[in-house]
Amino acid sequence: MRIAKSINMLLYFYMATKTLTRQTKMVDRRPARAGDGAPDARFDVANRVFFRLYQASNLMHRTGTRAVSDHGATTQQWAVMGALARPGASAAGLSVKELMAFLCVSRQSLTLVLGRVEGLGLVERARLESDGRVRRIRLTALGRRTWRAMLADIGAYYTAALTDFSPAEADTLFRLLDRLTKSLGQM
Amino acid sequence: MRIAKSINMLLYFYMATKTLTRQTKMVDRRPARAGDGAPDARFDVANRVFFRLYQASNLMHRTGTRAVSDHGATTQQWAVMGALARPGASAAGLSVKELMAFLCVSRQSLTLVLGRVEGLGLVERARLESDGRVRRIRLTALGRRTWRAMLADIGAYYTAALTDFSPAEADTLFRLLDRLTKSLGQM
DNA sequence: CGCATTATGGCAAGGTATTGCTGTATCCGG
DNA sequence: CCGGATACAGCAATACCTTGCCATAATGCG
Repeated sequence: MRIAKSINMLLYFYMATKTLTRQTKMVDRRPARAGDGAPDARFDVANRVFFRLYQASNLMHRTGTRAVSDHGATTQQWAVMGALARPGASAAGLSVKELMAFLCVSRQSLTLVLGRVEGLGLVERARLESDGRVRRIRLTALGRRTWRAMLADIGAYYTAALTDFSPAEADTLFRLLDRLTKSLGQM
Repeated sequence: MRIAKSINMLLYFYMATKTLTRQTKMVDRRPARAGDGAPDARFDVANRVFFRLYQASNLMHRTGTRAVSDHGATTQQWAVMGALARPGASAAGLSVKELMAFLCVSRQSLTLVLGRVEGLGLVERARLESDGRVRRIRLTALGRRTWRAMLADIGAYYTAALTDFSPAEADTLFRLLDRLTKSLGQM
């Protein structure tokens, strides 16, 4: 059964990848058998979803970092600063653990990014008085100013990236990505 | 005008990030004003789209690499091997330039991954006879066997990740991500 | 034919993702 | 009170993302 499944999968991957070859050229084309519910078609579509996620993420970091490069920031620093700029976070700050959960990154990855933005004077890390293990991360005054200055470039980037999307489409994309994030977060 | 736009944006970012704070807890909640077409609501939704893209990508790499870890592979190696296993690519191989375009990664990033999988004996790199600058990248026999063995784990991963998605939803997600990838690829 | 320009791929440097492990702080039960 | 278990954050190692730059190969024009 497992062997038959693998062979079956391989056969349909053959057909899927043939379609993917065409997708490489960014030709707008419907998948051959969308919505028929057969397990093999599901593999096919899933493969495309995850491959596009990979591609889109690579391009987001490349283009997004360019968009905020005048501020000397990267997309990851943008995400950290955005999280800290929220009104619920700006006064009390956030712990490393809270930021990790919010950004879906590992502690060590976050520690590196925080080290960088702290070095740039954009955030401060202070030991919490009530618990000596915890670090409270907050934007500095420079960080807040930098963040505000970044918002115009961020807005321009969003406009350019989603120029062909209707509001309903952008909302659908958000909602589907939200559900995917939840699902992956539980695996 | 630009200043007014920035202040306007900041005000609505305030409201958006308040919603994002709730989203952190993965509570399923509709955006407050989806679809009304106002520029500030667009910033709001765009912000969520890109943040979810960031989160989903982080989790995909984390969970996906675990899914293929028995084969000693990472998600990026999976993507490279998948590209090379396609029938259009398997005999003649692909050049570095073709792989770069397909995966939406930089040459240097790809060179690193290729170096790794070549070291594992999964791919071979040969100079093309007709053009001495070009490298032809192909799966080895071991690479092909490893790829086939990986497909069962890949299928199981897809099933787990998209278990709550209908075929139509998965297809919609693919199509929207496809359009986003195209858009970002042109920026 | 020769030279300037363009194309291809890889080294170098820097930033960010993961897991494994460790030191310090806190909590809870005996 | 004390010790074992748990929580928090950061160092170490590895893998992958970017841009800048360079050596070699190929092309096109005068």
